[in-house]
Amino acid sequence: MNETHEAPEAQDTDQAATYDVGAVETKWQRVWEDLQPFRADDDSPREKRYALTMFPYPSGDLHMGHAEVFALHDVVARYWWQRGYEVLNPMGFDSFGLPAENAAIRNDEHPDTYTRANIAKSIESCKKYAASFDWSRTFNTSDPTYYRWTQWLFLEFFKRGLAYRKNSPVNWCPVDQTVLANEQVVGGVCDRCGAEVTKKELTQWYFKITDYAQELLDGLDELEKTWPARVVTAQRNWIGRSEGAHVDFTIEGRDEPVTVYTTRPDTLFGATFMVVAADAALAGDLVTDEQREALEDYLLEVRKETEINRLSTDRPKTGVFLGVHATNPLTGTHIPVYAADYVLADYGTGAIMAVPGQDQRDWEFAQVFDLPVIRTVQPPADFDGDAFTGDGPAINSANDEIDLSGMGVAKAKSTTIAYLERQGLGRRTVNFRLRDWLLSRQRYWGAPIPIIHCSSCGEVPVPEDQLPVTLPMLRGADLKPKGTSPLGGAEEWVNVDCPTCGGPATRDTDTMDTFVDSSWYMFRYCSPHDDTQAFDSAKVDEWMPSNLYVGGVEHAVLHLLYGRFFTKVLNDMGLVHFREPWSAQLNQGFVINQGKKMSKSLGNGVDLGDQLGAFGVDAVRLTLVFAGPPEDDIDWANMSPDGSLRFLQRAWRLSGDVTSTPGADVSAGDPALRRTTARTVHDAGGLVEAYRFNVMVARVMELVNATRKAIDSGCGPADPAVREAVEAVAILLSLVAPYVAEEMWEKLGHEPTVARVGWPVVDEALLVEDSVTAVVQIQGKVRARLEVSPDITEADLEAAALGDEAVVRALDGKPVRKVIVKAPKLVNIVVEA
RNA sequence: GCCGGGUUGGCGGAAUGGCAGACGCGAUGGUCUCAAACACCAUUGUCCGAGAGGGCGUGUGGGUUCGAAUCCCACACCCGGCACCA
Repeated sequence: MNETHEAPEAQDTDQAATYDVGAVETKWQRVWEDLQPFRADDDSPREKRYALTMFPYPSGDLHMGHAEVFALHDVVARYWWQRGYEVLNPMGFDSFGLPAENAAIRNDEHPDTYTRANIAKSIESCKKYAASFDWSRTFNTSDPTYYRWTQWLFLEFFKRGLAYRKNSPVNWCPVDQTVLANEQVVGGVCDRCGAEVTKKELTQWYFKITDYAQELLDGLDELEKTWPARVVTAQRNWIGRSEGAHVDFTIEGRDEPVTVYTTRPDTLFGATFMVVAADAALAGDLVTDEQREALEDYLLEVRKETEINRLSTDRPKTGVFLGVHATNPLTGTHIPVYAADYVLADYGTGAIMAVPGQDQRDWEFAQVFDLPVIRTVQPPADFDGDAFTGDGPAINSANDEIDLSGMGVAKAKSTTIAYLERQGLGRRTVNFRLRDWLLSRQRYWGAPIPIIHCSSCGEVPVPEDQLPVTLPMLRGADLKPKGTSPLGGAEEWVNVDCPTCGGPATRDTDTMDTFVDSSWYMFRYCSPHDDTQAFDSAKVDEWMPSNLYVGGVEHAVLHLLYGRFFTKVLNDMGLVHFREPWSAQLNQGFVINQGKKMSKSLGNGVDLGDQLGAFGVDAVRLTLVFAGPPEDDIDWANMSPDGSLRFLQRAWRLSGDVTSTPGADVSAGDPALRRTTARTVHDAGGLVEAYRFNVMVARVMELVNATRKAIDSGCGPADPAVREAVEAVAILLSLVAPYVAEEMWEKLGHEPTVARVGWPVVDEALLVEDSVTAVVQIQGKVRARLEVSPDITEADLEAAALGDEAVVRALDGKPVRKVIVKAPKLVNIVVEA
C-alpha cells in the first residue's frame, strides 16, 4: 500500500489508494535543491515583491510557532511567484542573545558553537518544511561580516548625536545581570526571565528615539490601513502623546524657576502644592539643609520598593516636605514643595503642580499631608467622588487679569495658556511617554559598542577601517554574569591606544541590545554579501519597502518600533528613500494546546517533528492554514491533521484518474465543471490577497469535491474539463501543500516545478453564470426559490415571483403592500401586517 | 481608569445589509469486507410534525430598515495594549 507511486496502474481503479508521504518528501526535496525555484533575481524585469517574515532566534530546532508563521507567510510568497512577480523571500537568524551565552556557560564552550549548531538544524528543518526561502541570501547577526555594519550604523548615529551616554536610574534584571530597555520590562518584570526588575544608577548608551516620537506617531495614520489594529494601538499607547503646558513657578530663595508639565493648565488656580520626583536631581537641589536628611531617608525607602509595588496605584501616598515654597503664578499664594515617588523623574520635567480638586492622586496626597483643596471645576450636583476629573464650568478661577469663570475645560485651557504665554510664565507643550532607547547590555554575546574611552579625548569612535570590533575569545565560566560586562575581563582586548591622541585608553565593554541587530536586517537582505557597505541603496530601492511583514504581535512595541526608527534615521542620512520599512503587516496567532499556551511546566507541548513524522509536512501546513483566520490562535487539540491528510490523499487521487492528455482542448469540456474551476481560481486570488487563507482552502476543497463527482457520476474522467480542474487544484495547492502539488503535477504529465508554472488562466466568460437562484421573501422570510436568467428584468422577476405557486400559497390572499425587487437575486414581498 | 479587538451548532470556523451555519472536524446510519482499517453514500442548529410543512435561532435589551449575525444606542462577558505618565 505504501509503494503506490511505483505501481500507478494498480491504484488507478482503487479508490482507497494513497501516496507515501515520506517518500514523496524525500523525492521532491532533492528535485527542488537542483532547481532552486525561489532565487530572487535583482535584475529581473518582472515587478518585484518583498515577502518578509520575522527572522527567528536560533534557540534550537523549529517549533509549532515557526511552522505556523512560515506556512502562512509561504502562502503569500508562493502566490506572488505564481502571479508572475519576482519575489524576495529571505531568511536569516537573529543569533546574538542570552540563550547561547547561558548554554556556553553550562557546557563550557563558546556561544558560537551552540548558535551554529542550531542554525544548521533550523535551516535543514526549513528546507524539509518546504518554505520557499531564498537560501542564497541568508546571514546571521552574530557573524562579524554582519555586526561590522551594526557597529558602523551605531557610529553614524553617534556622529549625528543620536547615540549618547547618560547617567540615570535604569531597569536592572537581577537574574540576567544586565540592564533592560523600557520596552523589555512588562508589568515590572523582565520579559525574558520573569524576574522582578529593580532600579540601578548607571551610565549607559541610549538612542535618541524620542527625537522621532511625533513622526513615529504620525506614520501610524498611514500604516493603520495595512497594519493590524492591535499593533497600531499598542504603538500609539506606547508613544503616549499628550498635550499640555509648561508652567514656571518661582521658588523662594532661588533664581531659577521650576518648570512643571501639566495637561490641565485650566486648573492652575487650584494648584495648592508642588511635587518633585524624589529620585530626580531637582529634589536634591531644592531641599533645605534642615530637610536634607529627611529626603535622604525617604529616598532609601523608595529605592527598597520593587518595581511591582511601585506600580501599584492603590498604595498609600508617601512623600517628604522639602522645606521650600513656590509661588502659584495666578494666585500669588505660597505653596509647599514636596518630594514623592508618585511623580516620575523621567516624564515631563520631573515636577508637577498638584491640583487635589481635579486630580485623584493629588487629592490622596493632600489627604495624607493635610493640604488645602480648591475645586476649579464645578462638579455635577450628584457628584460624590473625591477629585473631579470631568468637564464642567470653571469656578474659583479669577484674578485681576484673567477670569475663567464659567468656561468649559477646553476653553479654560486655551485661555490660560494664552495668558501664560503673554506673561512669559509658561507655554503650550507636547509631551511623550516614549523614553530614549537604552541599548547597552552587560553581556558577552552581542555586538561590542565601538567606542574607545580616553581620559583626555573622551568618547572616541573606533575608526571605520578598524571595524568590526570583534569579540574577544571568551568561553564557559568567563561569561558568567557578575554585574559588569564579561568583556571587561579580557584585558588585552580592553586596553588600547586612543585613536586620536595615541595615549592609553580602554574599549567600551558593553555590547548592544540585540534589537539593534534586528532593526536593520531587512535592508541587508537586499545585498547580503556586500562587504563594502551595510547595504546597497540602489538594491534597497528595488525591493523595499517590504510588501508584507509576517510575524508575532509580541513585537508590537519592540522590534516594530525600533525598525521604524532606524528607517527614519537612514532616510535622514540619505541611505534609503522611504520612511517606513514595512508597508503591510500580518500577525499570526499562537499555536496553543488544550486552551493554554504550550509550556514545559504544563507538559502540554506539541513537538513539531512528531507531527511532521505522523502526518507529513503538507498535512501539518494545511492544518495550520485551514484552522481559521491567520491572526487567531490555533488550539492544536481542536485540529485534525489526519483529516487534512485525508483531503490531500483525495486530491492526489484525482490526478491518477485523469485520462485526457496534457494540453487537451478544454473548450468543449463540461461547462458546469469548467465554471466551478474558473470561479474557484478567480476567488482564490482575492482570498489570498485578503489573507483569508482558510476560506481559500475551503474553496479548493469544494473544487476537489466537484471534480470527484464529475469523474464518478458526471462527465467522466476523459473530459478535458476534469484535467483543467485537477491542474487548477495542483497549482492552488502548491501554495499550501507543495509536496503533493508537485506529485500531482507530475502524475498529470508535466515537468517540475508546479511552484513556478503560473496562476491558472481563467476564461472571463466562464465567470458569468447562465442561471441564478432568485430568493423570494415574504416579510423578509424565504418562501420560494426561482431559477432565473442573470439578466432578467425587475418586472419579469416580480411577475415570476408573484405567480409562483408556493408564494401564492404563502400569501394566502393577503393584500400586497409593496414589492422590493433586486434582480436577479431577490424579491421581498411586504404584506399588510 | 483610558485605548483597541471580540462574543455565530458538540468543536474550528463561513456569511460584512439580501438563502445563517460554506468548508472541515466530530457523531449517527449504511455500502464494501470473514472482520477491521481505508474509501464511498446518507443524515447531522433547535423545537413541533408520520409527512408536507411550520415555529424559534448569531452574548443581552432597544433602535434604524421592505429586510440586520452584519449598521446605530445601551449593557454583560472575554482577549490585548497603556497606566501614580500629571
